[in-house]
Amino acid sequence: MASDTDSSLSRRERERQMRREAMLRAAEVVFAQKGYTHATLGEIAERAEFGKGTLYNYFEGGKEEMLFAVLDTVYDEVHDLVTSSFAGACHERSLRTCYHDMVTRAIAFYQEREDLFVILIKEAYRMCFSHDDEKVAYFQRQRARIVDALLPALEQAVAQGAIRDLPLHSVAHMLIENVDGLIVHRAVTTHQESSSACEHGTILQEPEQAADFLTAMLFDGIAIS
Amino acid sequence: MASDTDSSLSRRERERQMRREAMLRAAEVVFAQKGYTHATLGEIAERAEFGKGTLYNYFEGGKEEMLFAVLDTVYDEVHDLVTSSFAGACHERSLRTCYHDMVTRAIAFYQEREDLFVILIKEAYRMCFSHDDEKVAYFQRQRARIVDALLPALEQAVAQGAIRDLPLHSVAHMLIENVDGLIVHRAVTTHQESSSACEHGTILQEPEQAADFLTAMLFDGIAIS
DNA sequence: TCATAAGATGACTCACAAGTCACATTCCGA
DNA sequence: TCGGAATGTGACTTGTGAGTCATCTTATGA
Repeated sequence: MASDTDSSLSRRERERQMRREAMLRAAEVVFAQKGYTHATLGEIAERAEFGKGTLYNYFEGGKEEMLFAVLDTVYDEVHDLVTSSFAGACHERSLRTCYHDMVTRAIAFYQEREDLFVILIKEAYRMCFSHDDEKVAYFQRQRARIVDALLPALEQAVAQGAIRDLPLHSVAHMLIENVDGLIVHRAVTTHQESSSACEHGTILQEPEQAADFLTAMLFDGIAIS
Repeated sequence: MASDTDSSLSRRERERQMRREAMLRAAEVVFAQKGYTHATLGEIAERAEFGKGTLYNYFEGGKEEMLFAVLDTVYDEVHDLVTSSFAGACHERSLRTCYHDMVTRAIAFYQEREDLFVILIKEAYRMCFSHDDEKVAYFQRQRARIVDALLPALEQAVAQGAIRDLPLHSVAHMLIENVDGLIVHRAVTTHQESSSACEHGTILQEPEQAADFLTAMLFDGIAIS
């Protein structure tokens, strides 16, 4: 994991690092609660128990710089999750098993760190369609990093004759995207329990079953062959 | 289509309707350009060639009421698209053909009405994770309407032994969601042409090929059976 | 102990945009 | 032609929050 206090630093620097991280933790919570646009530096400052001005000593770019710092950590965690799910394996473990594993862990990750994930999803979609090329590029880059982490495993599976010879980048993209989709779907349908048509979707509420379903759909398709 | 001028109205009322629609068209453009949060009523008013105050004579709820009015029309159009793709058919046309058709048309729709779609995607994700239950419910309802439009066709396909007996609500959800996903993916990768790793994804840039790919993935899966 | 640097602070400024309302304009029926 | 109803308008009010900076506090080491 990228951050965590580095012991090769002077006490001064370590303390500064700690304070920076405390601010980011506060920002995480506030961004998740209010959404980026309605989050205020004042509230982040208050939650972090610093003055508003102090935040600017740590994040010159203000709110926006804090957002990207938070997003960096989420993407790092997601990347780690994907990489480790497919790591080393694929000799002993099939691609299918690895994917199933990744989905299960992604759901667990979401449950643990809902706050972070919510920021990611909301802001990613907002920025992807913004007209600020730098931001669009940021998300393309992060997205590509994650999709690319899947490629070696896919290539190997093709070589082993385990999966069809499809355009792998597109396949990788779809595998990832459906995890997002599943999580969003679960989040939306869970959020309000009492709502009307609830019987349905329940299949996807148990993490294990959700992972089964997604894996089956993507590996076997819905058609009877 | 829901709106369009109704001829059973007095001229007065028809004119009012026209003005209302002109305002909504202006709002569409501004929302798409700036995003809901950064769009200002002033700019919408200017574009619609009305005074700011006048908008409040037509939309008491101000900006937010305008947003939902715009979203209603997008969802109506999407719903029509889904319904008509699967309509009547499924005796002569297989589910697979219908779905392929829907994907192709969805891509075309996006190309024609990018503005509308962008608003939908950005705001849907933002609001789904807001803590305003009414808004969450709105999106659940609209989403459900679209997913439900697929169900009869799926049920019939199961009855005919064309597709596996999977939880149909979840299948319907996935079929729809992947169209969204494809469109977002195409949008993001198109947006910036010159970008670095572009060779890849190109398969999905031709609408026909993108529809082929998505249909093949979801119906046949990636595994070799 | 004190001088200096490093860090923290929140009242203030400034820009911006939502929503209001008193007044202007246009329409229409008598 | 006239008067009142309907409609339009944008200057103004009000609220908000980002970012600044003069000032205060604390740490350091000479």
